Amino acid sequence: MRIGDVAERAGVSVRALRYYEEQGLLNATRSTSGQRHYPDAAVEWVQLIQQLYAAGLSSARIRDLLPCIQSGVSTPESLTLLAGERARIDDQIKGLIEARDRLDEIIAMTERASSPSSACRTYRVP
Amino acid sequence: MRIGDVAERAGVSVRALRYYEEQGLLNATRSTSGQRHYPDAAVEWVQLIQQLYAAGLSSARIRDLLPCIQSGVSTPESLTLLAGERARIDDQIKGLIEARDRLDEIIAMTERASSPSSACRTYRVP
DNA sequence: CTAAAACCTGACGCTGACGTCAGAGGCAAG
DNA sequence: CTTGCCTCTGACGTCAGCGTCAGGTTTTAG
Repeated sequence: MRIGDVAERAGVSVRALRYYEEQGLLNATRSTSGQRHYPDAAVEWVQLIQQLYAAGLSSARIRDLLPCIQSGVSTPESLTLLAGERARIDDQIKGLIEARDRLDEIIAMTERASSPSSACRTYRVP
Repeated sequence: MRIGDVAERAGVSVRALRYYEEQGLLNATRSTSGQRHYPDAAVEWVQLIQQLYAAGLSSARIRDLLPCIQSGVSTPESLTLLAGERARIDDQIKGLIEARDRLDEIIAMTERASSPSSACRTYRVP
């Protein structure tokens, strides 16, 4: 597969794929003229990268976890990294749930537009 | 309270507070010499701002929601905004849960370091 | 054969929530 | 009064994940 196909199937830009390669997250074989060629599995792999990005992992962190994910074998360090990220994501989820509840409160409050129950009602910003 | 106190109690930097003011999210009374003074409620308010930032809202979006939150009354537009952000946060939570499950798979896989079950095991990156 | 479409390598631009530095003024304690 | 900490404004710096443009080669469709 060529880069445009991978980009389309994975739902990312061509630029993004080149960036991933630059960051050492994605490799490609090159044709004699220098064009990148990818195996089918690259699409899934790119989607995993996207998912990890969306979960707040940096390129460097993903790169650190690469040997572990590829080999299927974890060193103590990689397990620490994995556990750390897992915990971070967990905290992030908790924070988001709190924020969502907060928005729900606000929605409920403004829909009723009466009973002064929630906080931050007394502080005015111009 | 002076700006340093608010910063410490809310767990943010002084710079951040000035930035919030710049963005129209936080106001302060000024002493004759120009120093900012905040009511106690500012601490809670700043923490709410932080929470909304962490949930992915931009300064502009928070500013848009300000009148609604302060007045406790929602216009149709603000309700649309609120519902939109709520939905976005919900999606984000779902994505994070998927990512967390993905990490759990990887952890489980590498801990066993045997049974080749998961995807992305065949794609190598240098 | 040729024109369009896709690909290549740089390299600069962008965005948002601050960090950081400079230079100057303000304020309670000893 | 002065020492040391706090605050002020203004302005540039940062960082990551790309977007975008330039200028050139390659592949593909007709």
